[in-house]
Amino acid sequence: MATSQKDTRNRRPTLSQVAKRAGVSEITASRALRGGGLVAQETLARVEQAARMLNYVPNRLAGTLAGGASRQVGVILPSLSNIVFADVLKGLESRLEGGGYHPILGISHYDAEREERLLRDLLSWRPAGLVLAPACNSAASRALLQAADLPVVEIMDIDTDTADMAVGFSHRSAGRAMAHFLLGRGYRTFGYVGHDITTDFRAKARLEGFREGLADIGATLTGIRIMEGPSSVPLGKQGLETLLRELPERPDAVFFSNDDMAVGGVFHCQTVGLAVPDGIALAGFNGLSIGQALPTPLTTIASNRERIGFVAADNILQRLLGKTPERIQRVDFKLIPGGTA
Amino acid sequence: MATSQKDTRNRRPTLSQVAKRAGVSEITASRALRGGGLVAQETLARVEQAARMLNYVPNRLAGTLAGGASRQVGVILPSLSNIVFADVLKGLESRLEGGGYHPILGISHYDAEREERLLRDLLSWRPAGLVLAPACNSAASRALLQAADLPVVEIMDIDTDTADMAVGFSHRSAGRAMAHFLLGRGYRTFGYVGHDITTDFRAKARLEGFREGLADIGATLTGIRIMEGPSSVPLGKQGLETLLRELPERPDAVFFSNDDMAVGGVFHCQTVGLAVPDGIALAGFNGLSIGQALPTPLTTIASNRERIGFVAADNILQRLLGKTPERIQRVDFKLIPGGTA
DNA sequence: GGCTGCTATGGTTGCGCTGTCATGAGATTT
DNA sequence: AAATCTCATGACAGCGCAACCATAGCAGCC
Repeated sequence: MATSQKDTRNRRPTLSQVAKRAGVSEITASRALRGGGLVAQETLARVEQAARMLNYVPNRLAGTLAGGASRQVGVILPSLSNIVFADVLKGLESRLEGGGYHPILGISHYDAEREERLLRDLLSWRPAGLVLAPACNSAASRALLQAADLPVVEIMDIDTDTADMAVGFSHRSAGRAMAHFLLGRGYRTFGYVGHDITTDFRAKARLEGFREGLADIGATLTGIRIMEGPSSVPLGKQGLETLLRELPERPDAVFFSNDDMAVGGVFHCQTVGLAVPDGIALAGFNGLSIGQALPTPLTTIASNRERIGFVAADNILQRLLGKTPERIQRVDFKLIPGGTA
Repeated sequence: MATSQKDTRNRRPTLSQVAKRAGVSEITASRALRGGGLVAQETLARVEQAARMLNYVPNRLAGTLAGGASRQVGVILPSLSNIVFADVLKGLESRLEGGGYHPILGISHYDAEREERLLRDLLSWRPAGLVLAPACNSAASRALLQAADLPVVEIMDIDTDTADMAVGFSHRSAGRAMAHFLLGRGYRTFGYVGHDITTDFRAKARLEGFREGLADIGATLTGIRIMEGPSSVPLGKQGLETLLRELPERPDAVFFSNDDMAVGGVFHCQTVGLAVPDGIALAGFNGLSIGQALPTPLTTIASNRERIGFVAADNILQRLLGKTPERIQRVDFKLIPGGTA
């Protein structure tokens, strides 16, 4: 084992081998390959050729340890089951890649303990920055971040306290906005179908905002149905079915925690022959493409998830260049009227 | 800049500081924190307390460089726009996390050049293993992998040549299977709606298999519509619409490159009042939950993407433990009859 | 009583690279 | 012609940690 490891390592060409082959010192080879200038054209060519011939791949562990800046950015997301975070990750990756950085990923599953462990793990790689969609906010995590002293962007929500930077929008306001919209359309009794709220505190914030928005004119939320598990089309279908079965009276409109849940609701109505929005109005959240492709486009609130990821990564890179982007950057939601409410 | 970096680093507690505080040598502290045994109970406790008090986070760059095994696994996927790869990543992460490993991610965008650069970049972090959904197979990439000499798993398809290990199924066979199923149902003329095929060679393999399957009994593919961009519900809707407009005669059945495309097809039929499957039969691929939640469940081929990711990660970990898993591991597809064909 | 074997600990070295300072050769200035 | 400046290169040290080998103490054994 030990020997095999050693053998493996020995087989990988090092900078020193490249240098020897090019007939220069290590440091010159290093400079040549990093391209900072300050190396003669001819030397540069020799070193590059030597590197190519040896199939040299620099060892960034050593490079970073020796004082270079790490080019990894730690990313902690609560879930990948929700397409929302895949979108965020996509935006993140695209910006990081452009700067020559790579995300190193951890999934917290909305679990505080796991989140803290991930934080430790990722910090142990000495990343240049950190992007997190916090699932919770333990004191220990705060302490770690404080001690680590690197650029940190918290994404998705901007309502909670921010340690360093934040990118996103207020989920509470989004919930309110939908309440006001539905009230404006004349609906007066409301239901809510959501996925697991004990874990997804942003969905919870939306629900609270929705409640507050209704309360503004004294309207009521007559039924709430929280399903277990991550949001999905089948779960929304099942959720609406259950909600309607349980309620003595059908609400005018139902707000869903996510568009895929809402699409499930639409499917349920199709299945039982309930007209939308005349029999019941449905509204979702996130502006997923599936909702907009329905024969009747879904009424929803669009969030720009990919852009949130992109901006978050950009903030990290800005800071690494010595600039100081806005502490809180709004990437706001937008209500899409659609046709289901 | 240079000084600020140095300052930053100096502020982070090192193993030596922990050791000093615990009154032991560095190496003893190291052993204590890594938990290999061989340290007296009382010493262990002292070291652990010292680490806790200093908020010590080990520097794995140094650890790995000094001979420890890296606990990062490079992952290259072609896209995150397709939910399929988010699922794969989810499976990957869950297995890696269980073993104390972390994925470091690159997205190739189905681009050979970018894939090769990513490969270099990820290898420069000296990962313990590599998982790739190859978008292409350049000679240069092969050479890099060969030279790197680490466990590599290629995922999704098992038809192409494998450098080291492979996990997935034959997309060609999947295409064939759907052809045979549809023929068995009595359909005789066929259309195909797909997303960009020049880039997604697995979708292309499915189409080819589908063609071959039809040819087995002399049936024909009367119309093909390839859309630009990643697969999505709106794109499928638009695709079917275009296909039907272009064709002089409506085919009996249409095969889609992906379930979200097929759901778009279903929506199109709903919109124009075309009965499914009596007016036209529709079939998808991947077994996404959205298709199964439709009032009439989609006829499709289910792929177990999360499991593919999980098994791929498991293979890497197995190999790191010195075991030798099967070179080619099948995580097979399964035809789901549904109700749309 | 000398031998082995075991546990707990430490000293030294080196992983591969880059920061810092030093050097030498040639070009430019005064 | 001496002083200065630029450019290209090199020597050396050290990043933080773990592998390797050594040592000391103590029990058990014939």
